[in-house]
Amino acid sequence: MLERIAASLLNDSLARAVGSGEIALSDHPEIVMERPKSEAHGDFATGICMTLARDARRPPRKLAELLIANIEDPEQILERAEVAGPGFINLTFRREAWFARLQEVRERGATFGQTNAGGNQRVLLEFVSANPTGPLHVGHGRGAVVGDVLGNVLAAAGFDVTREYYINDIGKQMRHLGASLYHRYRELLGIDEPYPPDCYQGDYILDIAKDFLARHGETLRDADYEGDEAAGKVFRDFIHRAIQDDIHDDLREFGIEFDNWFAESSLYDDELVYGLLDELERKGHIYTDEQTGARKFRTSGFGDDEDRVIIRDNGVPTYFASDVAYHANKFARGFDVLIDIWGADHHGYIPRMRAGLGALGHPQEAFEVLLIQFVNLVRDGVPVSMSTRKGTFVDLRKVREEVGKDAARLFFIMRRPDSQLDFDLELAKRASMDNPVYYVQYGHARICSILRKAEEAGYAVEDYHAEMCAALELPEELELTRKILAYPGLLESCALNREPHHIVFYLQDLVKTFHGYYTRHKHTAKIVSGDPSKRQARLLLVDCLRIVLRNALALLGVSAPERMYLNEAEEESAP
RNA sequence: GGGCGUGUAGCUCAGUUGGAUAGAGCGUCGGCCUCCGGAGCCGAAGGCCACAGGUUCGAAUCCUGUCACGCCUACCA
Repeated sequence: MLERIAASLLNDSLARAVGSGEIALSDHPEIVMERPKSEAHGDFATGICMTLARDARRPPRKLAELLIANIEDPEQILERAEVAGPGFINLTFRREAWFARLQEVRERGATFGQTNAGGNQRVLLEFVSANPTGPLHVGHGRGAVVGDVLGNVLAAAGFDVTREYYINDIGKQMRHLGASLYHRYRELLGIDEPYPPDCYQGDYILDIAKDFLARHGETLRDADYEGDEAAGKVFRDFIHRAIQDDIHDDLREFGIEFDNWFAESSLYDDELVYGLLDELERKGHIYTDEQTGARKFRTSGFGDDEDRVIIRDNGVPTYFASDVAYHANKFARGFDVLIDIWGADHHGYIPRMRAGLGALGHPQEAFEVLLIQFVNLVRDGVPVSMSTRKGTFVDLRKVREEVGKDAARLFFIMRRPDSQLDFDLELAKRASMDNPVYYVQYGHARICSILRKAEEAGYAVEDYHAEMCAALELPEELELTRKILAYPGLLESCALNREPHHIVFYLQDLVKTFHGYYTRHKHTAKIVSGDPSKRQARLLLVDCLRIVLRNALALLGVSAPERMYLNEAEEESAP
């Protein structure tokens, strides 16, 4: 907010200087302010004068002086406006301008941080979408958390978000899955025959087979899985349902819910795939590959490296056909932006998907893909094998149960999605500085503890009033206030850039500033001070801090405990 | 071979879209508890931003090339 005021002060000034002929420009740029790294450079700064120097035929510092001279600030909201270095303009607001905004934080409470930067654009966020052939592994977990948090961040920034999970429930893998259950079932019935190598190997198949046996007894003992379509369907439906339910529960326990579970099979039920193929035929985008007899989609005309097979030589549409039909359907449902979260190993599919959508006349830039790099599980610095002998991955559920939901979520979201993540299980469990979960949560608990203490003494948090500004005389108090008020802008940038990981860094920095403030002054400047105006001002400040911490943690899906104790003895002695 | 990604402190990683003296945590070393929660705080050391060119007022950031590592390169699902 103050950032916008700073920008408009200078934009107005520039317009005035151009209007009066003091500055001549061929192009009239919009001045955007940035937050300087160093406090010595004021609250907001711009290097616009260096950029304008050539066009205006004036030295940057001279331009800066002219701009500053033309600033109109009748309310005297500015403390300082100065030229620095090669021609930067540094603006510093009066302390009142900052502290008075704490009232806004207090009033907005849980909605503080929300903006309408997204303009209610409708976003379809598709994530996880793991094949329903087994339990989720840690790689899925990372994608799940990134997607979930990004969804929260987008929603907070004014996007209209729908979360969707795409289920690949047709094709050869479903046949293999049913066959896997069939063979494990027969094993349980004592039939001695080899387990086919192309069936799924994991132990979970056996567990499902036991449930199947309990449900159906021996009635399907001699069913012909390959030959009897109806019997085969019983096996396929059963195992598919079991695995899908498990994934659903796993995600829900991880705090992740979807608005929609979209089945690939529904694309066929609703004739969407054949509708797509007809449309592509009509538009002349499909031709027959003379060498193989397959039908190809001319994606190379829309940025893809080569054309892609869309109907196999046996007449069955490829997976790519489903995918294009599915994404075209997303647009048909009225979404403005499609964001997919994929494993990085699928990056090669981006050009063909984008080409496919482009061929249908959809804006290609409206389709975005976030790539999630692999997770390396580590235990005390030693790599944990991601795949066991049988080729299965480490289950997400096991990791979640070992380190806890909060730590797991924070670890998955704390790195840039497209860089590999080392996930140290021992580190995630440890209650130490390595583990930002504890650090941040502890900050929140500490603040709540202070507020409780104040409340017990009969002191409530009060609205902002002018005397508070004079009372907040410590440099950390202004620093904390500035950081609190930076939160909406941070969210906006996280949303627009699709980079939710910044929230974790923000939280760590904010909490660190608070811990420093608290520890340095605990003997000399208590928050619950004997001086009424200082006490009121500081209580308002830490209450705003509490609000921001709680709001940000909520976006991450990490709990914000009001009390944390080292051990049970301490807990019992606590009030 | 081609494509995508990564390369920043001993380790794990940020770096606000091209800004001022490149940051954080861990680890190492040295300090701080007459407690509103020490699960905390303060300080120090630690850098040729992989390498070489280029673009410009200005580059970790953009362009080109080289090197190293990872992934992809199906009528599979």
